[in-house]
Amino acid sequence: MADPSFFEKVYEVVRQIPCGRVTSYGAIARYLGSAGSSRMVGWAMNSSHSHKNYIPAHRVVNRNGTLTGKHHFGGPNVMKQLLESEGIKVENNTIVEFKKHFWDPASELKY
DNA sequence: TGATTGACCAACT
DNA sequence: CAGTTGGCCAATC
Repeated sequence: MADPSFFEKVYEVVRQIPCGRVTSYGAIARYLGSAGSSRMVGWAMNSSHSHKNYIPAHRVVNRNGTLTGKHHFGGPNVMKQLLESEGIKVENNTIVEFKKHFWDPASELKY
């Protein structure tokens, strides 16, 4: 709104992630303007369960494509199931062909 | 109110 | 190659 914090910006970006796509914390953080805020993205996800809107945090992974934070979804295989449910293959807690499913906000949302 | 942590990333040693 | 440090913002102790 008038003064959206990083926190809210992260929510907006994550919410706009297309189905069957994934992005990384660093990509969002850099899109917001600071790579250092990547930790803030994780913080936002941690509080996402407290947020009023639903945040597809399962589409957000680290820069390796590893399902970091899967433990926060309520189960170790919940995140994997969600991603597979969208057509994304996950193996060994890592997204298969992460590059193909990678959705960069700095390239898609940058206007 | 100050210090620490947090689902990370990149660079340096 | 692996471990450490710096960085960013917000929330918790």
